[in-house]
Amino acid sequence: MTDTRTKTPRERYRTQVRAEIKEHAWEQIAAAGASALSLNAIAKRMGMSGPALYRYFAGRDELITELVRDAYRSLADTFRTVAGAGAGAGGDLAGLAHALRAWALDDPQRYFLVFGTPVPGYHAPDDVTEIASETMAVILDACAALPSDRPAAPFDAHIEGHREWAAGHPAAPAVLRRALTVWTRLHGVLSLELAGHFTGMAFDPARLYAAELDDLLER
Amino acid sequence: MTDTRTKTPRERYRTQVRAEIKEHAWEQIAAAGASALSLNAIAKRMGMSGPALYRYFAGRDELITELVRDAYRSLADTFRTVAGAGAGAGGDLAGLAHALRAWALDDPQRYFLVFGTPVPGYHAPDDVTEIASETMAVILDACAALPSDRPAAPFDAHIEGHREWAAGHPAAPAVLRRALTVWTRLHGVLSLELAGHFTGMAFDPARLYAAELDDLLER
DNA sequence: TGTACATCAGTGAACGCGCGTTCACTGATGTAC
DNA sequence: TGTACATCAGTGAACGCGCGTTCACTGATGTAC
Repeated sequence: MTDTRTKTPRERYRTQVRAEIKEHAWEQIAAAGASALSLNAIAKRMGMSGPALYRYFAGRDELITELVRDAYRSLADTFRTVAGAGAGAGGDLAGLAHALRAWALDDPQRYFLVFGTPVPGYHAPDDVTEIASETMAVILDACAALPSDRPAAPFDAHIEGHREWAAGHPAAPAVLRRALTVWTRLHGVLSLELAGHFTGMAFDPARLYAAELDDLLER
Repeated sequence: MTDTRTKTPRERYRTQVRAEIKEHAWEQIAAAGASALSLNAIAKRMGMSGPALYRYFAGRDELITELVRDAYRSLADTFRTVAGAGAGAGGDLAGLAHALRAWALDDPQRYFLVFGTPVPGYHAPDDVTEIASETMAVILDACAALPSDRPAAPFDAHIEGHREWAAGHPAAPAVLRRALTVWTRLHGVLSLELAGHFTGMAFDPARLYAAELDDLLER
């Protein structure tokens, strides 16, 4: 990493082409899913020959890793922006939930890349778990700000003993539980909606999502 | 369909080989996911040449269709068996929930084939929605048997106007809502667990699942 | 029971395809004196 | 400012692979008289 602080034109060009490759990769993923990602196909669409991409990525795996990282990063940034706006109390959690849904609908395949069926031969790099815990921290904050008149559940005792994932967040067990259920319940509705499991049923998924959010806010 | 009622030896052999092909297909899916399913690879494992499989399936798509159908069928059968045992009231729903989890853990890729990220180029046949609504009917029955002291939600009015998916089941809106949340909440926990999103966190997913079930039973 | 015929499972060769990846090379862009 | 050199983006050919699928064919199994 010989960093000369000021970017040379070549460096500028490199990062630009890298970004363009990733854009085409996202388009391809949006069209046919992550398992259909092909370096040659991307190169063809960019009007380049296949091997040219190896100047920018060591191989297919590194490209996917980069995309996964970007997806997590994007969600974490979205969350931090919403949390930074600071509506306070229930407003925060509601804002996060709506931001999550908007983020998911904006690019369903990106959502699936992060939260969906694992990509067959691929294993995520370590640092994404760090970014993931960033998003969890934001949810924890929002949950901690809510009035906690929930009745204690048997699960509270268990989660109290396994709170390492909260990364030192000083939250009561009931808050940890609420944060987890926020995650699983919103994901439950979202993933089924994005996978098309509600298409046969005529109701509006947004309203079911809102109903689940209400339930999470009220108790 | 010239049906001679009694099975000829050839018919017997055909159905047996078909079943064996499907078994190998499931093994392959369990190992690398549905998008990696390959007819040639199956043939090789069976000690046959690739084209031989075309005696039994018109092509890759027909095989996948058959597997999807079998998966739905299997879940519907599991549900009906549990419901048939008839524990009554909350016991039914609890039994269904545990059966669902066992069914999912038994073969995660089968669960993903049904409820996970849609297989890229593939579109499910029509009759699976029928089988899917069979499983929903069982859930609806179990929910209808529960005491319904839940407060009305805004969503109830909406779902009342879109109850076609319940296939004529005479359930109150609150029951329809409960059935939907049973589905989405259990799926929320299960899919994240199967995708490995809890592995970093030390808590026991089974307990979170149980906690969600308790919440669904209590109100 | 025995023979002639029809059915059908399975083979091997072949087609065209796209994939990831390597390699030696060309030509343009930037750098040093 | 001008020239010699180094850097590096991109090409085209090639490798080996596995895929789905077709086709003409062989050989075994079942059927009809």
